[in-house]
Amino acid sequence: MAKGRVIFHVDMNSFYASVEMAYRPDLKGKPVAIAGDPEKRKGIVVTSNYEARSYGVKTTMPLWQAYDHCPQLIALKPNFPRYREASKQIFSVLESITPYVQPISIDEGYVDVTDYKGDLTPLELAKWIQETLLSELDLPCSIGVAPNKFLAKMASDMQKPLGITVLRKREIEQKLWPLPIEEMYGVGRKTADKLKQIDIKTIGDLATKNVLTIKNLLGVNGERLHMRANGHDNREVDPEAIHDFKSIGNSQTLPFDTTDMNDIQPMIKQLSRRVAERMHAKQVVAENVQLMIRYSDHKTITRSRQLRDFVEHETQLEQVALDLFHAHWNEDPIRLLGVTAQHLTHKEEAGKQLDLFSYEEEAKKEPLYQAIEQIEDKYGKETFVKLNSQPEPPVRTSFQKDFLSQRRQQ
DNA sequence: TCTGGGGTCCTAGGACCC
DNA sequence: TCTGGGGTCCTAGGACCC
Repeated sequence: MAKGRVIFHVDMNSFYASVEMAYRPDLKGKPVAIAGDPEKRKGIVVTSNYEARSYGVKTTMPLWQAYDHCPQLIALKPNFPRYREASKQIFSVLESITPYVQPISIDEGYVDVTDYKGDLTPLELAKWIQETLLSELDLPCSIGVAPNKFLAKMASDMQKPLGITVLRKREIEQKLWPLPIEEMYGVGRKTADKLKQIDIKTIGDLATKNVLTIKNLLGVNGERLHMRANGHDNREVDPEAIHDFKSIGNSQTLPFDTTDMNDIQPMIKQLSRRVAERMHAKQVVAENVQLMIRYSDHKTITRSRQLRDFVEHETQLEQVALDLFHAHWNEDPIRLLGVTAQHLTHKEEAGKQLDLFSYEEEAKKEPLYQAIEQIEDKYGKETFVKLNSQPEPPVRTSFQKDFLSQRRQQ
């Protein structure tokens, strides 16, 4: 039986708007929204404070519509460097308690306080975090306290702003199950629609339904949701998870829909440059490049290419992206373009692999190696084992196996 | 309502190998 | 010979989250 854990989910309240209000106290009490530039067709509300929300302003609402609800709305463009700095301060407060902190995004994270050795109870500790972030940084948060990540996440949502909610296993029937199914983390609109068709309207309906019914409907994700609705989630708080990112991409909506290569090519170049800069900052190289095209009707396609070599420079990314573009563009007007680097490897690691590769390339030229290869090709690769009557086959590193299987494919 | 930009994970079919 | 089954890689798209 695993030891019970105590997990916090710390979720900043209307984060971008709160940071702006911390910088400009004169904004307090007024309706504030952070939104893109309406001149550039990016005018949607990213976050708004609670004053703005009380007028009906919502996230993803076009800005013009937000003004309809609230004419005196103060709309600000996002200042990401400022939010990143605030985020750093927040996480350093959390890390002052324990190293078991997992940032999930710029404004939320998990903390595993199971092994916390201080004098405070978990509830007191949560209060200390909330009070410290508010007094030191002027930033409000909600905290969920629970035996696992899922329950902590659901708990932090239950009281906003400035809430602290404890959700114990024995309380889920009373506190979690009555919630509408669309409020469950991991259930979006599509999944909610499917679940409602089999009469599942609350998290409790999901939890008590036969798991096979759910699995038939939603696959493995259904199984997982069913587990979570019953309060089971054994994912660990992993402080390192933030470092092994899988892709780096940039995309941008054009100022107007276009079919003109004089607009398209510079945009692809610019996106490639930004991606290359971010790759350089993180010291990674990529083996796969993806191009995204969104047409004026919002239909979006992605096309990617797996490469034989690592790429890292703007021109390399641009070349592949342009190739993909020419191969797949249907000549309809384009609204948005995106370039993403995937299958990333740290440069050091890639360097080692390249060294090993050239070593193997050299080895291939050796007469003995060639003779062995020829015999293996002719009689199969087990030949030498049999001939030598060795008790164990020769040990090959996984790299060598990959290398040899690649050779066979060529 | 006419929808930004950053991501992750999962699915599913085809190619190819054993 | 037209035929089983498992596994991996590649590609494209979908769902979801902040």
